[in-house]
Amino acid sequence: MPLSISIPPPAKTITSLLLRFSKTHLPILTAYLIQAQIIKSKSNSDPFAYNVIISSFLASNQLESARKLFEEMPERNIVTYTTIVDAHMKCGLVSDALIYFRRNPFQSVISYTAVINGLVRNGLGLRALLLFKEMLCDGLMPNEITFTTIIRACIISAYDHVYMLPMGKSIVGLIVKTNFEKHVSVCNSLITMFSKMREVDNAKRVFDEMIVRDVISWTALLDFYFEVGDLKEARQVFDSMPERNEISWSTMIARLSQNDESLEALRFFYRMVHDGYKPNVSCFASVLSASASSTSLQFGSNVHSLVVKFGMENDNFVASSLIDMYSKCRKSQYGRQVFDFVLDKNIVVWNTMLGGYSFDGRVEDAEDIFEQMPARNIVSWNAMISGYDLNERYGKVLETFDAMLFSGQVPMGMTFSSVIHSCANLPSLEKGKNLHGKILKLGLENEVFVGTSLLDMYSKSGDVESSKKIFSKMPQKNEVSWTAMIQGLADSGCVNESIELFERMKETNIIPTETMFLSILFACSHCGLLDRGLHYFESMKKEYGIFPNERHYTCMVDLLSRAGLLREAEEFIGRMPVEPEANTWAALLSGSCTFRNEEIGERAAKKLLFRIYMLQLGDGRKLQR
DNA sequence: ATAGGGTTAG
Repeated sequence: MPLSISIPPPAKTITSLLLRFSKTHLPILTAYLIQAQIIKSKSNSDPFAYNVIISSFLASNQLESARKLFEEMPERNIVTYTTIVDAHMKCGLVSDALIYFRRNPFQSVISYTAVINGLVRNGLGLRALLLFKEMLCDGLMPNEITFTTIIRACIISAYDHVYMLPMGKSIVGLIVKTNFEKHVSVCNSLITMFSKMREVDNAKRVFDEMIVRDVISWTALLDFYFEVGDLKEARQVFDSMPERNEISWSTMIARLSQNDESLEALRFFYRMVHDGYKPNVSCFASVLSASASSTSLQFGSNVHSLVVKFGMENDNFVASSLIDMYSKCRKSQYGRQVFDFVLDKNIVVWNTMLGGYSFDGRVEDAEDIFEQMPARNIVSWNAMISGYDLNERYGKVLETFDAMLFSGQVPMGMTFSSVIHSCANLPSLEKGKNLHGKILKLGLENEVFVGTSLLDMYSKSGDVESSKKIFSKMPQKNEVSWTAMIQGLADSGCVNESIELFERMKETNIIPTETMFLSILFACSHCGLLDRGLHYFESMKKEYGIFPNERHYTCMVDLLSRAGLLREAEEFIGRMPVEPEANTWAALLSGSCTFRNEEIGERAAKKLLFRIYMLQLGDGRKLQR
């Protein structure tokens, strides 16, 4: 619809025209500009028409034009201020938004709600709560929208501040006092809040007491059951929901994928497509992540063809999920095809390809990507460094780390853990100590991965005392930290301490792993703790359901042989459900020598030689291929 | 009459 203006129309007509245009979503920015000129030339000071133009500018992402008009307009009203505050918040320009907010002489529930919501969206829950308090002090009554917003503020603050939980409670009190507990959207938000706070009874009670429920209430309940880990109930909710939307499906798929129910996630994804829904970007990301963790190339490439069918292969988010999936399936070359196809690659896509090549063992390709990428951030450097570390190129790790420092990029804890790991394997204690100093300077010593790699490095270079010091100072320890310390002690000959530490660990909520049992059995065999070793070996299966592998069996053979129980050791090998490794026979042979049992020794030696011969044959075949 | 703020997933 062309706009011809020969005679300037009256302001009222302009306004209605503008509104009609903005409703039909026509690209009429120029028209708006002409209108703006007309209004100005007529020296119209009514803010209304200006507000409409500002909104139109914002709808087409013209923040600068909106700002200019805001400053130029002769009069501003409360709507003008709220519009401009909200726009800045949506662009992440928090401090600008706050300046406009403070300039606003006429505050209302809406203007406060807008700024509070903006703060929440930008992750500033605490500041949002402070402004909410200010609003109450100004004597303004919150409404249902304010409450949904402020509940979100409590939720996002609860992640960092434990004391936010009572704040949530007092807001619930205010909601009840002001009779807003009957609003559907307020209840929906409350369900989410209680779910994140693990207040199972309250979350359920809010849902049960609702008189009217919408699809959001049901989706919130669905997510609540996933949040508390009740997958069965979650599925029941999904099946009995009176209505579902795209987000209900997304929730189901994302949550199943997170809970390692990859196949179920894929099933729901196909059901969703079959029911006629168009999966959005995050749906594809979840389902591809499920394909990646089940390393099912079949599923992954089926999803890929749906990506193509829905025309989403050019989306950066989807593309990086695809690249990641192919790399996890050890088909980074297919990931590369996806990569090459993306027209406007963002840094995440580049980093995913880099990490994908590293994971797939293609260091040279990773290097090429690293060289070619238009910009590097901390993730890129970390990916390259950990890629070298993963592929045992320890020298390159140190080289790249220096280049990183030279480029001015500040390393993170993650970076150090790769570099320290390389120092431990080179081994380069001098360099490692140097890095330890840097870590202390940057205040990164309290991170789990940093502490673990440091203690591992010290014990590997023979300084187990330093390892022990670091371990005892670590504020948080995970399974890997315990494994490293137990192993470090065992390998350094501090066998009893290693076993003691293992027992201490069992009192915490950490569950012993295969690797830990290996260290413990190794410790027992080297210390001649026959009964203990047998006890641990039995408890592996009985108490923890871990099936011993050939290396565990070797430790047991070693344990028996060192105790002189050669016949038992040989019988033990005969009962092994897995193929004995060369070391298994070597352990028996060594025991036979110690206790001068020629008969068993000869049999062990024959088996050992045969194993070695087979190994060489295997290697030979590998080399020919 | 027409312009401003919100809830469920990642």
